[in-house]
Amino acid sequence: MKISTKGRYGWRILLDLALYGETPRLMREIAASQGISEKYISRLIVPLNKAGFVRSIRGVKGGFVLAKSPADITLLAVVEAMEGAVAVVECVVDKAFCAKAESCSACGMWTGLTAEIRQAMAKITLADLVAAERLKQA
Amino acid sequence: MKISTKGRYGWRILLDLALYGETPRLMREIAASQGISEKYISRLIVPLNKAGFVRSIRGVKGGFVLAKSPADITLLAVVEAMEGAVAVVECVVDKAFCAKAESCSACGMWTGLTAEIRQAMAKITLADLVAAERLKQA
DNA sequence: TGAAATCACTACTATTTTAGTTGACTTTTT
DNA sequence: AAAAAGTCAACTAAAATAGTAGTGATTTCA
Repeated sequence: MKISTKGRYGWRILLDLALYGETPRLMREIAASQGISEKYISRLIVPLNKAGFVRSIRGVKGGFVLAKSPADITLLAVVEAMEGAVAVVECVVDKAFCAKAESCSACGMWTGLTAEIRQAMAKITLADLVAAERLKQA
Repeated sequence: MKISTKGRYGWRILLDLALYGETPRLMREIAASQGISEKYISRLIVPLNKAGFVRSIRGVKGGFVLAKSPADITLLAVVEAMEGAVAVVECVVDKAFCAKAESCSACGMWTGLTAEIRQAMAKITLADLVAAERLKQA
């Protein structure tokens, strides 16, 4: 029931970009500011890019910028981009996983719980975290 | 963000006992009915016993019986008995894990989300699952 | 009273997932 | 064309998960 470091790092990378501003931010800078190796950042940022949370700019004055408003980036979307679908059991995602063996009476329960968790995670946006961070610094 | 097989098996073992009735049920029978090896059941049942969900009876006519009413057994309690505390990040459980490095602005968010998930899991009882199972069989 | 039935405990192994590194490659800017 | 920057694939290490094996302890009842 944990969010992996991949998910948490993705979230922190986006926070870093949100706090930084408009100009492209170097991977090297993100790495230094978050205490993660540059190489690892370069791998973590791929799914964030593919999911449309960040935009990469190549070349000498390149780097990364946030591609969406923080208010439109939810924890659910980021975690799912980094780790795959959020679900308490696999069969909620992939019906073939359980449906054939038996008509499982617990399935509805897992589906409902998964929906509640996803909803709670969808309510949390990067803007909330930015606000918390700004408040803390003041 | 998954519940492990240990958690799910624990839940299924309790369902099995709840459906079975009053007389002690053998590990062998639980194992056969749930499709889990007898040896593995014997390990899984230890935390259920320690947490007071089941009571063991040794000797010739022994076995296991449910020690609580299904309505008093929540999914949260069972999963926590099997896997340890439910939390989206470790630092919610063990403050030493993060508190010293930095006054983390995300901490409140993780704590709040964890509380929501735990609450959702605490609402689900074994009685609900028993009802679903009985409905299905009818 | 002792043998059969039954649960209790510890140590070990295999598999899978998570976490992270390395290094070669492509694109863009100046 | 050279320097700066991102892209990608293959590999390794560590940790967590899942499951097995074997021995020990307790209880019942013929």
